[in-house]
Amino acid sequence: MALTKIDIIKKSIPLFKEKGYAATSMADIANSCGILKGSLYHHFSSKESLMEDILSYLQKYFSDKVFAIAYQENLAIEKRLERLARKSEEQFLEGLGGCFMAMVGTETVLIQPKFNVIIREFFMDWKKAFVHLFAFVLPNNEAEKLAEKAIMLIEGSVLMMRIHNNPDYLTTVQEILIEEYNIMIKKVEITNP
Amino acid sequence: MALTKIDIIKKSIPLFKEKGYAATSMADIANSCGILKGSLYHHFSSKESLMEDILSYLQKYFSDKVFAIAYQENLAIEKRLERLARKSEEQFLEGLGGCFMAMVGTETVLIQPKFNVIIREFFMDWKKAFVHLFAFVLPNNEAEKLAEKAIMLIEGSVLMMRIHNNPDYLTTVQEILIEEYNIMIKKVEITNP
Amino acid sequence: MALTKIDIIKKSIPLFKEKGYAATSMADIANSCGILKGSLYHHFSSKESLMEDILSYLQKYFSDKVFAIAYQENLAIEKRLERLARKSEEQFLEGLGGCFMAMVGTETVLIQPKFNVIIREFFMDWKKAFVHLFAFVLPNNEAEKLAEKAIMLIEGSVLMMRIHNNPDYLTTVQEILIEEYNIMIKKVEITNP
Amino acid sequence: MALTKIDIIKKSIPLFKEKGYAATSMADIANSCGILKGSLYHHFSSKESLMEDILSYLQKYFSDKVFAIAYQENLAIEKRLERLARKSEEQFLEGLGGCFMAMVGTETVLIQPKFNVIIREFFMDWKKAFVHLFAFVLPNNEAEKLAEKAIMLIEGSVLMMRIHNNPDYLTTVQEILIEEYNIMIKKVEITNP
DNA sequence: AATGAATGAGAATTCATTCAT
DNA sequence: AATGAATGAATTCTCATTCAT
Repeated sequence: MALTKIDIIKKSIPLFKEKGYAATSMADIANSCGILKGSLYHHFSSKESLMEDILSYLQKYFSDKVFAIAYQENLAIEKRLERLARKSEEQFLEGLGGCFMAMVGTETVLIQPKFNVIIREFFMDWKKAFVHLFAFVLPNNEAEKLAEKAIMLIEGSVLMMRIHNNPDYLTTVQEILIEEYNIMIKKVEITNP
Repeated sequence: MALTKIDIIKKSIPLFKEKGYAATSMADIANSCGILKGSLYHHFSSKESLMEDILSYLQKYFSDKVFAIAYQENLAIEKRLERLARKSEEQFLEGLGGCFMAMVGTETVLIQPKFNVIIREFFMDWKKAFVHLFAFVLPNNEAEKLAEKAIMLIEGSVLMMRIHNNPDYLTTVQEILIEEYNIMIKKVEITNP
Repeated sequence: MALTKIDIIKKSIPLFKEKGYAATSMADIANSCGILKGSLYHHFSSKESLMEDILSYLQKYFSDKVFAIAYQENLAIEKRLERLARKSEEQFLEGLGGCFMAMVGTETVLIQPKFNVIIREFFMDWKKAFVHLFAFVLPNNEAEKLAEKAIMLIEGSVLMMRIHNNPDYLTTVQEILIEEYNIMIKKVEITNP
Repeated sequence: MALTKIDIIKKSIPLFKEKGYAATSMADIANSCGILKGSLYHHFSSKESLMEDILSYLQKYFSDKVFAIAYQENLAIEKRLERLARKSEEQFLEGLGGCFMAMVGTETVLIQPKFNVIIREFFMDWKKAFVHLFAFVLPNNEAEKLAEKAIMLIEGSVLMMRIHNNPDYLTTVQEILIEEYNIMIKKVEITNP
């Protein structure tokens, strides 16, 4: 029954994702949690601190539950990329669709440097995960470049998905990435049998 | 002395680009124009209508001044892509960096359907311009796919640029696109001399 | 072509009658005259002075064109009351219905003493006209009482007409007044043949 | 200490009665309540909704405390009319004088249909109360006509009272009504002893 | 933990009015 | 006479935040 910090964080995410940081009010959040505006301040000292907690929560979630897949040695590497892709897709497709980190990051870079620290960590983790996988089939510097390119492509596709209200942009991009990765793996297997 | 609609539009763009639609106030804009809050309403009936005018202005600007380059028959096609890339880069690098259409679009899809109409037109024009160029070296369906991929990559790079405060993301992506295009052109020239 | 003071006054009357003094803006008036807000100040120094001119115009109109009927010696007295009633009815029925003087008077008594001077003059003229007619058939003090009662009844009926959106309230009251007057005339004729 | 909805409603009534709906600002009201402008919105979602609540409050007040007198079987019918008249007089004399329902109704018929619903209910209740009393001494259709006439006379007298800043208009009209009613009662008693 | 009333600053918008052209 | 740009104050309303209960 008792409403916890995590409950509020989870209820807030779709709201911020819908309208962005500035346009989402504490009243909106309280409303969606079924409590009063003032009661939110029992859990979070400010809107800013609520957002920091949300970002940290999501950063940890992605790090532990999504990007960690890249390092699961019990899984074949091609399986790892696929699962990682599916897991992130889930998050990016939720609601109208959109990447929370990218959205909040874009809106607040200039005003809330604290947010940006966490957001950059998210992107770094993502890149590292991709680099880890791509390094099996490519020299390190090329793996780095491909990782960045993959992230940019996915983020671009998430944007197009949101603006055109069409999830195909994201799913197509992910499939291409997975396919190309599988081709690279096969090539490597042939040359290093 | 006389402040025109266009003057206000031009002064507003960097403000909205900095903080987004919701967080930029009419007072901010008036301030930056050197007039009073209320005087803005002599030119625009509402914040919403100001943003509509800005989006239309930018849409027209890109259509006439940037994407039009793709159709300039006096230019070699490889030159066209390069110039188009440089021209859009200019816009995306201005200020903190960011694509106005993508930012406003992401923030307001759900709330302001009117904005989205113009924003989608912008992306359609961009795609058409790319398709026109890519069709010289690729079959039509592949040209379409590449055009979308290019836009997504560029938008993704603009996002990374904004979040990491580093223009290299964008410039690198653009160079790669140009380079790859030039390679395709050469291949075509060899097979169709 | 040239827009005169009287033109503006005539165009303003229905606007003020619709929404009252405070809620009718100079922009509304300018708009309905086909000119710009600022141009109104060429004709009237302020909204207040415009209203004063309107009230004076109406006061004079009623005095000269409506209440004057009571003194037209070429007309039978019963004809005079009927015509006076019909003429005022015209004004009270216009648009949604309502007595301009009563409406503006009620709304502004406390704030605009200048208005009230003219409005009271209107009611005095009205009363005098009725007294003049009723004095033919009643002793003076009773004529005075009946005049006031008639005005109150008519104003009350105009209010009910406006609130219930039904002109019958006014027309019925007027008919009763005319009828009762005619009965009084006949009685007097019988006793003073 | 705690300021309730009813407190605010009661404090607002004289303000709106003084200047009307449009000219009375939320700041005026907050001021007179000793709170800040914004705090009003904790109790009422808008000026419109505040007015709706005021109108409902008054409608209920008149229905329960004033018009209900007409149905108090423990009172003689002539006493009922007198008390009803005195009770409504109290309200109409308060402040500068004026009938809240008539004033707000006149000013807002065209703009706020919601208000009008409640205002019409007020007038219907009033009429019913009068009809109930008059039906003791008159056939039903005549009782109806007299009820409407009484209301129009009273409203007209309240208007004259306001404009001439003289309560005699109202008190005189009420006395005449009461007197005429008493005469009717006596006539009926004589014929039906 | 939660309420509900209040704060104070600031949001968008309106309005009567002014004035150079 | 009219325009159109601007003013400055006021208006309705929102918001993050506080705090006694």
